[in-house]
Amino acid sequence: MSVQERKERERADRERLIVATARELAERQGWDAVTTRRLAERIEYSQPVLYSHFRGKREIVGAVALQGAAELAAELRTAAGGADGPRARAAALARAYLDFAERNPAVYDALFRLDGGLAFAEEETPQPLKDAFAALLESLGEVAGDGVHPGLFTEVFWAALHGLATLTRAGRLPPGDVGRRVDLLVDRLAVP
Amino acid sequence: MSVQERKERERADRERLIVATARELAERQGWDAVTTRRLAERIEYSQPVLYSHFRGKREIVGAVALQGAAELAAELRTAAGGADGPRARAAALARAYLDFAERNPAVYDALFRLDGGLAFAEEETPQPLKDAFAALLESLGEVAGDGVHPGLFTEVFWAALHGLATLTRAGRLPPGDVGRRVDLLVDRLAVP
DNA sequence: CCCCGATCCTAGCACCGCTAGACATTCGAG
DNA sequence: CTCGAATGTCTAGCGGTGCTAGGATCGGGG
Repeated sequence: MSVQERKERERADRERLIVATARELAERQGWDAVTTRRLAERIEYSQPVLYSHFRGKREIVGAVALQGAAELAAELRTAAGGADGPRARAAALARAYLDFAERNPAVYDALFRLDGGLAFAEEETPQPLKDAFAALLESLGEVAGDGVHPGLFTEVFWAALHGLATLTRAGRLPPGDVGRRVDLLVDRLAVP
Repeated sequence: MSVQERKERERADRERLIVATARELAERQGWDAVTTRRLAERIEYSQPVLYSHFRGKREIVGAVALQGAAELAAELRTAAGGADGPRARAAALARAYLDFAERNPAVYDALFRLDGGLAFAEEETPQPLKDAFAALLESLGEVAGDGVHPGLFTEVFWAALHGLATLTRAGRLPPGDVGRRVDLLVDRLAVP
């Protein structure tokens, strides 16, 4: 059954190509530029091929989001691992998070702004998403403070980071001063 | 010149009708359902009439956003005015903000998630937007703490509220617990 | 070797934001 | 009162979107 295996392998390759192409196009020109026609042209197949891999455009967004979640989790853990002490870890985590959002705006949008058809904060939430949240929780739980539920604290801290990331990039907050904002945030939210 | 006055009045009325209809439609069925065709049909005019009032759809979103900004500012001031003490004011403000976002999701999106073609955090920022931020600043400046720039503090606090509002509504945070999250946020961020 | 099923593409649907140009209506000058 | 101009509105259409039905083509198994 080597023939069938080869076909499956080629199919998997093509699926990866679709996701990578969508991601690159989104990162270069924004998600609005990611149309099924353009995407099909880039991978050198016709449109219907996309629909043999994904139900529709939203699922492609979701695939990019999952890929991004894994990377985000890894970067967060790396940043946290290189810092000494709970507060320093929280600060490093915050900076790494905002850095990721700035360097990968399209992936960040796929994760947290667009609808990729993924379940969040539920039983069926895909593993990479759970893991990214877990990466936050690992470091932030240490600075939640006594009597404060670590999960709740992480949610609030995360929301603050998300707000900073989105408002800054949407031009709602003046650029610059990012460092001072995150310093203030960590200084106040994290328990000494 | 009474005739001309009447025409101008009717024109202004129609413009208000467009904005109100767009807002209602967006609030009922989401901004995706607000198409120029549907909007034109609802106001019982043809599509090109919309373009004699607004440059395009984005400007209609912007008009809804400005309307919403004025309402948000008013609600924030009302909430803050009914609380005693700086911390209580900050807490009331936070609750009012999240309440507004929950009760007017489409307006909130027009303000802070969609592109309405409005300038933010700049010289040319429309007055209602500046005023809404000022309403935040009035109450939050009191709890910024010594040596902390009130504007910077307000930006961070606002970002946290925005994060909570958007992540909750997008299903990224489990519903419920909103009260506990905002309690934690105010408790930590606001200086005693 | 030939047939048949899997695979892929062409062509098209209904909808989108937006606009050119025809049409009607109203206004103001003579 | 008449008639041309200006104003206002609509019909029709352009190029784009996500998505899909149905026919052509290709390659492996009998």
